[in-house]
Amino acid sequence: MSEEFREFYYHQPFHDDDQRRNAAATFPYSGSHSSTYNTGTVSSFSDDHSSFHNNLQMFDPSQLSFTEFLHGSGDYNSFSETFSGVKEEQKAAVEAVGGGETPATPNSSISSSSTEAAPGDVEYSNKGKKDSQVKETLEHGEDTSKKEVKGKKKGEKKERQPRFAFMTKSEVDHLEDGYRWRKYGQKAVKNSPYPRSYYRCTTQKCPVKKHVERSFQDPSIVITTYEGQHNHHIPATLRGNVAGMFTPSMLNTSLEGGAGPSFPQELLLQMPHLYTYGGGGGGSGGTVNNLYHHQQTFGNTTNQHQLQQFADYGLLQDVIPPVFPKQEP
DNA sequence: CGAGTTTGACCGGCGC
DNA sequence: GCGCCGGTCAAACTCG
Repeated sequence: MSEEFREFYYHQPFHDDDQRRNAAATFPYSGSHSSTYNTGTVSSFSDDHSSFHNNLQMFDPSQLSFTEFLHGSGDYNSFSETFSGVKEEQKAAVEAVGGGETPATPNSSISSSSTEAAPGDVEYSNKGKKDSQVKETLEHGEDTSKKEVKGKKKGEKKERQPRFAFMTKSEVDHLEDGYRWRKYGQKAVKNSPYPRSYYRCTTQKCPVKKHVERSFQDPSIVITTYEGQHNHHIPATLRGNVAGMFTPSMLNTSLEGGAGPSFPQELLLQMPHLYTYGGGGGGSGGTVNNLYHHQQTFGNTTNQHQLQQFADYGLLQDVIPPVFPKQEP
């Protein structure tokens, strides 16, 4: 376990259903990368982060695996840099992102934010469009939707979707999660030799975006940030290639109407999905050992129930107890 | 030929 | 006001 993870925090054992549901959004994540790599776990936070703030505690490397996450619409870049253990002032900046809700205890210096969360309210703008291009579209009377968007956005503050970030140890940058993504940009990341890639869900009208970058402190770690929530199910074509898909419905029996009012569904809809490595047409089973992380991260009875829940759905039937990498003291 | 990627330009927000 | 930076656009390109 590298030094950087000492800055991580995680949930305490659950005390109520909300916490439990949030943890239910925790998901093992397996990508199309080498199965020898362990993928990470994620602890999820609802937008009601005041509650989870109260349940944060100092990361204990002996208990956690290597992945933690942050949820919110705050400055995830700051968070990722902070998580890379870069600068003290940057850490402070991340603390600030949490607003006044951040407990004063030294054990909870990192927090998330969701100050601008507005699920389901997504707009695309043409702010990046060249002036000449905008002019052209105006002259030709086309692209009215974008015009409207632009006009609408004029004077309106752009609203951010809730974000959900997590770190995954993987060789590949873009982890498969069951959805189809189209890359729409790439930018160099400040203080990092690794670029950040921007992806958008290719399903029509789906507002979800994700950003993927690699930790420059530990290049084996990929930081993925989801923004928005899918308004559709996983593409059927992908379902077919994905064995043992870990779907939201497995955690929350009804996507359409069964969700409680207090959230989890929101994040569940954003969840990447566990699957065994299929490798674009014919792979065999693969990494499921991240479930072990799951267990390790939430080593308490409630999460044992979660594991049992997975098992109930047959997700663990192929799980081979992993040889978990010995963590450094 | 359609879908996805690359890449330079551009925009808005923000700090100074 | 200016410069920096994150985020987005879209033409050009690649790939299957």
